[in-house]
Amino acid sequence: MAVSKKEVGECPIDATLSVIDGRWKGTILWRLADGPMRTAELRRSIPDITERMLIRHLHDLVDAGIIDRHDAGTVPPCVHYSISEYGKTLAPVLGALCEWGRTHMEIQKRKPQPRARAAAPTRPASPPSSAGTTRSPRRKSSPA
Amino acid sequence: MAVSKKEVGECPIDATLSVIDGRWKGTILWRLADGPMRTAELRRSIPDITERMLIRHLHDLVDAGIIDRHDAGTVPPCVHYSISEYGKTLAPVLGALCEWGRTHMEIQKRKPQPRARAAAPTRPASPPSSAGTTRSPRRKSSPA
DNA sequence: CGGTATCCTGAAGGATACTG
DNA sequence: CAGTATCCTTCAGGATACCG
Repeated sequence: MAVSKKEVGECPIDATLSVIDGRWKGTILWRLADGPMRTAELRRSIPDITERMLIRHLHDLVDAGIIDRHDAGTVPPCVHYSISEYGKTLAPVLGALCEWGRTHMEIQKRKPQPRARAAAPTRPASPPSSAGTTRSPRRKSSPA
Repeated sequence: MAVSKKEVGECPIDATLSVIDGRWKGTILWRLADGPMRTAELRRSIPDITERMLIRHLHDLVDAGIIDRHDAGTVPPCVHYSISEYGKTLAPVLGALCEWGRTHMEIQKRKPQPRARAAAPTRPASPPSSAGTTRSPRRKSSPA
């Protein structure tokens, strides 16, 4: 984590970043923004994530109060995660983050040229409603 | 960096995060929001940062086009850094980040570490909306 | 299915010395 | 003063195996 919580002192920006910072937190929040999802569903929608990382970040967010964990408590475990009421206060933040990302994604990925602006066609970057519509949920097993 | 640029695929949130993520980027942007500052000035305003980290993140931001570097080119080096025009498009993002941070700072800080804190001096968190207007932070630098 | 417990690696971050 | 070059430490993240 780039901005550890314990070191966050004065800067409010870092304070917020420390909460949503993490390799997958942004993505998780992004997917969850569409509505509650269960663990496997989430995992399948994020091909490159591992069980450990999913649970880890999920737990972090739950711990921060950003998302809620709904456990059915049945024999075949069925857990749903959703943005909590508190987490919804992050909406403006995530919205701004998402908006800027949509607009400047290509620019940032191509070449940091402070010359391009207003060149991004309005593209729906909303999290897909159906998590199952993603491609093969086969985790890539890269050999050493 | 939690979210490396190379790995950012679809999530716009991560795309934005990859740009402002870094131990000190948030703080640097926050300070710079008040207006241009020179290197030493910046470093003095951020006690815990090292030369290397300052320059490193500064360069990252310059490279991303977020901030501009103004080199006087004099014998005793005099370099100023400031939010670039392009970087100003981040204002809504930084504003939201800052706003949420100011509001939920204490809450977030007591989650992981239930440490009693009586004194919480509210920092003059200047909104990055006006980069170059406000210029009166409690800095202790003495511009020679 | 959902979640843990280990072990390992890499890269971000930090300390220091040096240069123009 | 601004910036660079090394070296070192830390720890977030990833791979696997296993449990309830």
